Amino acid sequence: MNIRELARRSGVSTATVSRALNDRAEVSEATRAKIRRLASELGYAPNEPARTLVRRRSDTIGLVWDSGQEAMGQHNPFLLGLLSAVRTALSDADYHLMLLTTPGAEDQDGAHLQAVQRHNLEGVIVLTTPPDDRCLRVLADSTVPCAGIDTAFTGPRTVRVSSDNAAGAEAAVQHLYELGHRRIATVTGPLHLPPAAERLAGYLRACSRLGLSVPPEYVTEGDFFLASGEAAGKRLLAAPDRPTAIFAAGDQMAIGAIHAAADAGLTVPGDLAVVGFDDIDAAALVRPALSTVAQDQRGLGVAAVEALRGLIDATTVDAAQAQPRIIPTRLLIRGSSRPGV
Amino acid sequence: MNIRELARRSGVSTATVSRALNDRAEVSEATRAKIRRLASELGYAPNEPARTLVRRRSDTIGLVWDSGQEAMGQHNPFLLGLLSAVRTALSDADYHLMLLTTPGAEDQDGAHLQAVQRHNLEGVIVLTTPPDDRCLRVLADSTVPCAGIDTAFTGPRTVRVSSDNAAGAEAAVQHLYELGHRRIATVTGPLHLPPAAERLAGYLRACSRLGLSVPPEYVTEGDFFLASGEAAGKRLLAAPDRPTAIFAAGDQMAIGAIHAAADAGLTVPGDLAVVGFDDIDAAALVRPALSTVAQDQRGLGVAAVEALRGLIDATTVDAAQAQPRIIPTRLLIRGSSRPGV
DNA sequence: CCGCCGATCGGAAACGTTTACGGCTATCGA
DNA sequence: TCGATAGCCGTAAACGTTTCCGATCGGCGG
Repeated sequence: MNIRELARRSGVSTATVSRALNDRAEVSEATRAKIRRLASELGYAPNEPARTLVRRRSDTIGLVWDSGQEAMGQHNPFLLGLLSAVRTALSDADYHLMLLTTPGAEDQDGAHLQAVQRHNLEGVIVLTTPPDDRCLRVLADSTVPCAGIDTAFTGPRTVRVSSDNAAGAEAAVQHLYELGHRRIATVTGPLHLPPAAERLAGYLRACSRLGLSVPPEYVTEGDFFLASGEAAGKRLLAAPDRPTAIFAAGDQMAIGAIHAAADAGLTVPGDLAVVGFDDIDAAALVRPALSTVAQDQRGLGVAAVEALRGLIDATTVDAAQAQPRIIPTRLLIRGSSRPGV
Repeated sequence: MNIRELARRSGVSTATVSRALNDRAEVSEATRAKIRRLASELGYAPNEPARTLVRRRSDTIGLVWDSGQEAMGQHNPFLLGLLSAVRTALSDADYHLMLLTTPGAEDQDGAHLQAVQRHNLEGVIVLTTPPDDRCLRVLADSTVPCAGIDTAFTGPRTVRVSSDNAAGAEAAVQHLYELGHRRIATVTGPLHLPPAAERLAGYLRACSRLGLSVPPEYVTEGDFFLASGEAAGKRLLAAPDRPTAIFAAGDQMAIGAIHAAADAGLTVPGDLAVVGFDDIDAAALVRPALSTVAQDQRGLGVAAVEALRGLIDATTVDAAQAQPRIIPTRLLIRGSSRPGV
């Protein structure tokens, strides 16, 4: 069942059918209705490849996410949430979604760019991918519109969407301060990653604003994984002026710190309050439940799609679109910081 | 840069270029090499929509996953792992991947089938979607090849890929038996879901094989979430002949049972051993770390792709392909069952 | 020397859609 | 009454590939 067959049965030409189905004005309401009815009766579905071919646009955008961490068996915890958010936001905007696969080492670096050309993709959304991905560099350097969530790469038509990491960290410290804590330490992520650096900056800003002293040993660089948080916690809790609270830049590290406290015979949140970042699934499952700074996955997804549409529609590179979109976070207070919860 | 331009620069016809790039035999090695070189020099990438149009096949398969649980803020824990596995398995088989979006309620039920026709998709992989999805029923009833992972739906060209839930459960009980436990209870998932029913069957089979008695109160139906496991644990541990071990059909419920033990003043695994199912991220983060039956995500993905290819290539519906592919599981022994780990 | 054959290539017709262009009818103002 | 105009529609040319038919050209056996 193609458009010619449908045209024949409707008693009109293919041009009219096309116009009717695409809501063009030059068709009378009567014939439009008849064509519509016949189309759904016959189960006609327009052939997208053919449309793409002649229209030179596919209404499709590509999606890339990190595969580096997967190789280590470690998934970024909220990737799935982002994925869902992006998916629904894109389908709300009437876009189709194609998954791009990061090639193996033997393949060439231009794989993503090639895929964009081959499929006439109109843009790409990149999820939490390390900025040193060479395959991604090629893409970002091209004129393909790109929106990166929780990742930092720059290029001629690129926009970054990210949580307000600094404000989130600041809110966490503020929360601990209001609970009476004055000795607040932090465990950061790898500081070459922008989110980790921003969370540290927020922590430092809050401390300075609140007049808290930050001895150098209160800042430990971790790697976002459990063990680094546990090690940092162990060291911090063994020190003479041990902190009464720890802000960890990732939930896994926060849970590690709680383990360290338990090993040291300390209770949480009584002897040590802990706040994490990200609100991974496990945060609600551990005991005590982990207070944490939750990212607005849906908001991130919607903003990314919106920003990408801006890039696509913009004929000239507007300076206003080049600057990053910052999405607010939300502090979830649970048992690891507030007693009796 | 299209094939005509490339042909002009190579001094051959478009037909020859097409043959060269598609590894057809009727081209001399010399011209093939020249065309190849020129193509990569000029950055030529064939236009997939045009190829799809004329070849009547897109080398693309669709991917559907459940959106029901997401609405509740609950993600299926290993969906992401499956996604990655399917993605790499498909790209290894030189397929492209398109994400299908489950439509909102106002949309029609044929959305998935329509998407398949529109994009010329050659098959669909369905991930952990409830079998009562109407949109999916339409798809399964059509002649579109479908492979469902961890879900059960039947249709004319459908194959199911699933973990060996029964054997996994059996191994868990066996493990507990070997540790000396004789009173082993279980918390199941919703029994109308095949995986939950199969895990219960495996539990029952192991108990009967090992000569363990299963009083009716030892079997509790949960909902895979934390609270149901905690409630079941609380009830079981308050009973006079309380079990010394619990096999939970899901990790969240297993963690809930551990919480119940802690509330009852019991130690894990000393007073109560617990084994879960799925190996979600949190299983390695809680304390004690959760023993669990891990699913082979990569294996599931590879098997699904393989089965789907079989369905696609098969001209006639082969009976051998209709029966489900069962992927073995792996028992991970951690601190919640074995002391001193 | 002739016909045949294999290897290699080109011409041109599809594939299903959109859209520029033009044609027809009816209405309307002058 | 006539030209202009608006509304509606059809014809046909693209879009970039693949592939069916031939065509050409050596080589080779008879």
